[in-house]
Amino acid sequence: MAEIEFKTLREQVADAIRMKILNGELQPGMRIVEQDLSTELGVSRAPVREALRQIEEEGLIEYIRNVGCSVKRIRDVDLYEIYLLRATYEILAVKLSNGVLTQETLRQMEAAMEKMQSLEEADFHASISYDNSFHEGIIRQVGLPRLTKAWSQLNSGNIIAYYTGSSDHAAAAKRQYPIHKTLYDVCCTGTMQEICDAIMEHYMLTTRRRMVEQGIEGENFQFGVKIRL
Amino acid sequence: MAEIEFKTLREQVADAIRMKILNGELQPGMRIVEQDLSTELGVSRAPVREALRQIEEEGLIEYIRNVGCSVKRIRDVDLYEIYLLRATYEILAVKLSNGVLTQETLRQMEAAMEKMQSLEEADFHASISYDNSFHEGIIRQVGLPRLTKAWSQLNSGNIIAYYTGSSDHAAAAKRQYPIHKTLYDVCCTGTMQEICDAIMEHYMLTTRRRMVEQGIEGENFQFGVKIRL
DNA sequence: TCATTGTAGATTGTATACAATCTACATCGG
DNA sequence: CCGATGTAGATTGTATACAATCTACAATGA
Repeated sequence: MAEIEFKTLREQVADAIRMKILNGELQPGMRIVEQDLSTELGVSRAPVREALRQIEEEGLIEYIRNVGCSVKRIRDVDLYEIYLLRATYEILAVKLSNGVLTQETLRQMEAAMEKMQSLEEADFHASISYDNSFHEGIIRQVGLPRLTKAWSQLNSGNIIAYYTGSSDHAAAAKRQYPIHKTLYDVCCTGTMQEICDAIMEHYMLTTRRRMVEQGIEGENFQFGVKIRL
Repeated sequence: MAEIEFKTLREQVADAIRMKILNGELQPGMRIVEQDLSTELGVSRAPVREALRQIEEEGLIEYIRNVGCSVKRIRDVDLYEIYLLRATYEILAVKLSNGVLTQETLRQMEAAMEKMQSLEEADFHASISYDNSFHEGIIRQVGLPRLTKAWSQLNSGNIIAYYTGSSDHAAAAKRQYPIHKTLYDVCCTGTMQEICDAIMEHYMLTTRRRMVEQGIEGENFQFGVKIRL
């Protein structure tokens, strides 16, 4: 019998707020008033406050005492940092695995890629979800809870970055499959170092493309081999 | 005029709880009851709850819904993970700095070392504080907020690990200076790769010693060169 | 005119009260 | 004797009410 997953109001409210940010209903820089949220969602302020504090920890919103909170703006430097850290975590995971991905991990990657292929439209939620699933395998494989948590905490920021950064979501969705196929192939056949380099390359290419889209040259950032871990 | 730092009750309560855990007043595995804390500290349950949730995020305590929360136990594998991640963050920082530590960073290290030298007794708080100060410089130097935050979040766990793991605090305090002096010298004169290796060595030696103290061989963990980043 | 100060409204911070849920133990039935 | 079930107490989850603080703007005076 499948476990029924009860969620506290706090968790449900947190999900709702994340969804609002994702939908663009709450845009970067926008103020969030606890009372407004609680009346809208039909709950009291207590669970709303707790949910907001949790989301603050995730880095999506920002509190100023006695003033209120607002949705954080994600800038180019944030995108760079998020992807740099994600790459670092995944490279660490590869090293800890001696460069060997388990069959289960590879299958998870394949499943994610398959879904990416059928991703014709700019289905934003799905695109992010498949991307996460693809990368999560290697982290989960290592089984270190703090590593997993640290990696997961970047998800929220990744979502906002994805949403606010790119203008052409359809094109981004189209790119998902080939980009990940390249990385997957290296994971199957490459040496440990090759896999690690491919991971960093994967993230830094995306970062660089996003910056070019926004007309930023990004000369101030260090890409690729220089920060080969 | 120096800014007066006001703290909300939530922050003050959080500090108090951390201190209780550090003092050993709240020992690993022990139950924490919100009402007890609030009466003892003379505040209502609201700020206590928020403080506990924050500390839960830091990984010091654990909540079970409708049951309560308890102080997390730190095991050998936790210690390994904490130090592995700290090393990873610091190595990333070194790479991002092209292996060059600023004068300010080096001075911060020197200041911390000087204090370590005068650390005759097993002054536990001070020992941790100086250690943090020594290592923080290189992280702060890079100026990436998420990296800084991720590194900081390991502090709490580090403290508990330090406290509960070692039996002979005086000996541990005595070791602080020579261990860090070795690392400092490499930071001054070594190449980027040498510094990175020294950092990993620094943490892994401590991890291994702790495990030997506890009679654990730690064959299941990977040390040093194997996970050279 | 411009800086300062005071006041009103809004919003968060905190306290209190009640509801839902879990744990432990006693009771009951086989 | 052992397992199932129900009940009481304790604890967290949630709602509501009040206090403290901040922002914005108007009023005041030089």
